[in-house]
Amino acid sequence: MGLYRAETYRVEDSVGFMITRLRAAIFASVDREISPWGVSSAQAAILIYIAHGRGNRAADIARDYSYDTGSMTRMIDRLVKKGLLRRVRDDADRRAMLLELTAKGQKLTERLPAVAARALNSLLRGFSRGELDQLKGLLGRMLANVE
Amino acid sequence: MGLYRAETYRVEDSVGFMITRLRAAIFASVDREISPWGVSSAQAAILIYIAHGRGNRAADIARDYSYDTGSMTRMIDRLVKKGLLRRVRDDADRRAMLLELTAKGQKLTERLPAVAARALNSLLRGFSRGELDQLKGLLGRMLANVE
DNA sequence: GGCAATTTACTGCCTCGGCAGCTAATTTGG
DNA sequence: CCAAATTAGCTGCCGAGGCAGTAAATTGCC
Repeated sequence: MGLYRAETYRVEDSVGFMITRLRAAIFASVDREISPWGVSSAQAAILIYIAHGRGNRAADIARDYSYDTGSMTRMIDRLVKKGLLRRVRDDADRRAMLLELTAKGQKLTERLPAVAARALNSLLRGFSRGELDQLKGLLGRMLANVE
Repeated sequence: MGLYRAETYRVEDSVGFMITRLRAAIFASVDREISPWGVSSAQAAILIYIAHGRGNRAADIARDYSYDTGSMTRMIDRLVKKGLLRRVRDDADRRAMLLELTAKGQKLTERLPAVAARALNSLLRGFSRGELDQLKGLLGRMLANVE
C-alpha cells in the first residue's frame, strides 16, 4: 500500500528520523550562537513573532505555532523573567494578556533573524533556490496531510 | 549570499519551522496509537533499535541517534521500569551495560514498525516513490551539511 | 436576559533532551 | 609499566512541550 512497510522498516531510513535529527541540528546551531545573549532558539521564535506584531496574545502564538497553551505560559514566564517581554491585561477581552517587547527585548530581537538565516543557509549549502522551493513544497504537502 | 536573508526572514516561511512542526506531527501521530500500550514514540525508536541487535550498548544508540548519554540513561531507566528492557553488565568491557529486550518487550516491539510505517505513510499520502526519494535526498544533503 | 459552551490563561504532572560534572573502567603513549 | 587520555554510564539541573484540569471571561443560543 504505502511507501513504508512494517517488514522492512528501519529507523535510520525513515524521514521521521531524518527530520528529528535536522530539527535538533538547527536548534543546536542557533542555540550555540545566541545562548551568550541569554535566550534559546525556541524563545527567539516567540520574540520574532511578537516583533512582527501579528496579534500579540499568547493564544495567537500557541495557535500559529501549534503549541500547547500551558507551554506558552511557561515560555512567556521565562521571557518576562529575563526582562524581554511584558504582559499587559487586554481591556477589550479581560481573559487575554497582550504581550509587548520591552526596550531590551526589542533590541535583542533585531539581531535574531540574521542568526536564524545564517543557520539555515549553512544547512542549505549547495542548494539552489529551486531545490529549496522543491523541499518546501514536499514538506508543505506532508504538513497538509496532518490529521 | 544565502537563500535566507535577515531582512525578509519570517518564521513560518522557514524550513526550520516546517521541520519542527512535522516532527511534532509525526510524534503525536505515533504516540496517539501506541500510548495505550504504555510506550512513547521516542521509546519505540529505542526498542526497535535494540530488536535489530546492531550493538546493544547504550552508548551505541546514543551515537547512532545522536542522543546525549544522560538522556539515554533516563530513557533506559523508563523502559527497564516498565519491564520491557534488561540491563546486563558486559564482562568483556565492564564499563558497559548490554541491553536486552525482555519477553514482554520483544512481544511489544514486534508491533511497533507497523505503527511507524502507517504514521509516515499517512503524512506521505499523494507522494510517489520518486518524490519520497527526492525528499530524502534533500534532507540527507542538509544533514551532510551539519557542523 | 440567562444559561451553556467556548476561550484564555494558568497549574501540576509527565516525558524528552542537552550540558556539565562525576566515577569507574579501558586504552594509549612515553 | 604506569600516567594520561578516553570511554561508558550515571546524576543534577535546566528548558521545552504535551495533557488534563481549573477559574474567569466571553460568546452564542434559546
